[in-house]
Amino acid sequence: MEPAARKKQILSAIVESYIQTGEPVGSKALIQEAGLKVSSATVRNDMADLTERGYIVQPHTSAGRIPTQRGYRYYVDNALDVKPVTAQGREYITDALSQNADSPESLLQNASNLLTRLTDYVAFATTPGGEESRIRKISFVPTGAHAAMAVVIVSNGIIKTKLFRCEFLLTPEILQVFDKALNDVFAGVRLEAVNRPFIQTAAAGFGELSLLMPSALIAIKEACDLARVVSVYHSGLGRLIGDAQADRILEFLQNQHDLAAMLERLPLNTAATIGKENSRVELAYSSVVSARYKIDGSPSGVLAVIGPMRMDYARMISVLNCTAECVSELLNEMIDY
Amino acid sequence: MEPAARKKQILSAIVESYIQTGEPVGSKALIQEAGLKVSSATVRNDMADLTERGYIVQPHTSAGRIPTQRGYRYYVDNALDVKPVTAQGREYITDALSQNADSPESLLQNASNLLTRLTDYVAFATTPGGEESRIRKISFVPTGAHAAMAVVIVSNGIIKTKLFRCEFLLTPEILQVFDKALNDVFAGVRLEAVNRPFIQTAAAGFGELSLLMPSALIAIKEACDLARVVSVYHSGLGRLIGDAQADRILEFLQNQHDLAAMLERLPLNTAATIGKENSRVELAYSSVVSARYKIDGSPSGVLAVIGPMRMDYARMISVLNCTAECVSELLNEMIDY
DNA sequence: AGTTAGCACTCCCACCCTTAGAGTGCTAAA
DNA sequence: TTTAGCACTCTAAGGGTGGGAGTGCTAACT
Repeated sequence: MEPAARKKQILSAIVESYIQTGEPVGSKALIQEAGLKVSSATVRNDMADLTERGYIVQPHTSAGRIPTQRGYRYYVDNALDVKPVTAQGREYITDALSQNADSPESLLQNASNLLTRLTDYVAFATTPGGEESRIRKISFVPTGAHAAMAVVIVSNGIIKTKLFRCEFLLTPEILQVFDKALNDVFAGVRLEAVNRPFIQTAAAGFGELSLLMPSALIAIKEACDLARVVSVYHSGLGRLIGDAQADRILEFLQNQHDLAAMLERLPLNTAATIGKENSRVELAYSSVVSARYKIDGSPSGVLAVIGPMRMDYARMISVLNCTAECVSELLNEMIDY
Repeated sequence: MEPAARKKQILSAIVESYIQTGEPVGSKALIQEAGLKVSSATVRNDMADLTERGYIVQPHTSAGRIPTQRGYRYYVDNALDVKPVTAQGREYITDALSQNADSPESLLQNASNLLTRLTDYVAFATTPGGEESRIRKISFVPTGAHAAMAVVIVSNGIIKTKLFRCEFLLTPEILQVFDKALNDVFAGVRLEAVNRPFIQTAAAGFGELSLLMPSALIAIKEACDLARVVSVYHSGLGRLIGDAQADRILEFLQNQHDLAAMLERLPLNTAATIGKENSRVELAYSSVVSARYKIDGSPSGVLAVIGPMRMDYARMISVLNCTAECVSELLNEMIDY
């Protein structure tokens, strides 16, 4: 065998063995596991070379080698044997996702829980981002004499509600007038377009009617803002314990805003983001495996799993891939009509 | 000084010192801190007695004493100096709670976040329980040709929505019929009463109309169920790290159902539940300080903080008390009309 | 050039032992 | 009932030791 090919084989074997056992891998053990036909000295020479080139390191002089971030990266890019999820597996996933899933939110919560169950790591699911989403319809529900709820229905299936109050008596008739007038203005508008100037221009167009509805307009704007914000559903936080950085990671994960920002920056395809490749220092020694579900064929919200760098990437990728596909199907069914 | 009184003083001093430093307290150190006018030998005798009676223990032979669960209990019941929150403090709390608080849910989320900030422990807030709550009103919002959203407005200020689908075309006219018919039946009914038999009886009363609305009725029932379930808002999970039982506690806290059950069982007044007094084994070495906010004057949802047994009970109790009062005020303002 | 056996070397880890210090319980006297 | 005195116990920290794993290097071999 070519020396170069053997080195690749050795690197893969080190990564795989370390992923499985968590123990540094020595030259002798390696020969057995990889079924190599060379002596341990040869393997040692190769390992020295791989160390020099930054793919593996020794925790200390007389220990075996463990992969570096670069080593994992090489392995994921070149040596990964991703087996697609079986038909039964896929059916199981679809079933689990469908349980009580009557809104995009609950579907995504299911996805997060399911991923934790399947992977034993912390899992996330974000709601579809708002970039391309438009307001489909606005409704009002009276909740009291001076209070009502604005309901904004978005094209991506998300529905957001927001309460508001007024000084004057909110009769059903007034709400009906609101309904008519506001749907004329807002229906079909992109969520992003609903900002302060837009609201003001809209109000100006209503003439004297506009005096009655500032709080309603603000409620609508806020509901649109909420619909654009990606909510994050996570589960399995308990699995983090034991990680050296657990407290910093947990603190980070509690911050919806930072977390959502990080998740949004993940690649559009199914991929592993390893160690310092992550945008957050908190994750410098963790890996994120992520996939996106699609709405109308284009990548939308994120499903992700956070675990140690030492994780079973092949399995993670196939599970996330399949889950994202199933979520896409169910979500599009939910929206289509 | 009476020996008995001195023993009480010694116990309190041990608890306070241990709460502050986390170090076992020895006889000599105790004399200084408590300003006692007796020798260390006397203190040792008293400590031996307190140990025998189960108020304090030695981690090992040659260490000082630390309080037992019983010791903390005595301290909390008899020696606690609870200073009410200052006027500025109260104002700060009210301000923090009011930020973007336009629904009971967001108010309670604020409360949870605030408590974490103020106490540095994991904090919880539950929505008002449904025992005494009644349906105030039901509305329908069309969301698609075959889908709509049922909105159930409850007397405690909670609003729950639930989507549903039908085979036939859901015109606004049909929804209006639903609205009228269903409000006649459901308005004023207690949430608990909305169970399967009730739904069936109701359906029977609608005659041929009932054929159109099974999915709507189920949606209403589910929304009522949701409104009864106490949602739990928590924050500050990161603070748990370092606790020996952290993983088990975290796992438990992720389970909304078990957590809600535990919180509901907490006392109706402001109180500390110490160690094994808790209904969950996971909390055998933690303490829960809890208070309830009031709706219409009667204790309703729970605010709580979980920390180590070694916590500053006096401060926790005053903070929780004040926060619960402020939540009560704001919540009742929110509902009243 | 690439491979191999042999070997000295390094370093970790688990173990034991020692020591200093803190705090105790007991005893006998005040 | 309180106190001084003292022997005793136990922990935590430090240091020394030996075994073991795994290495890198060298020199010989293909």
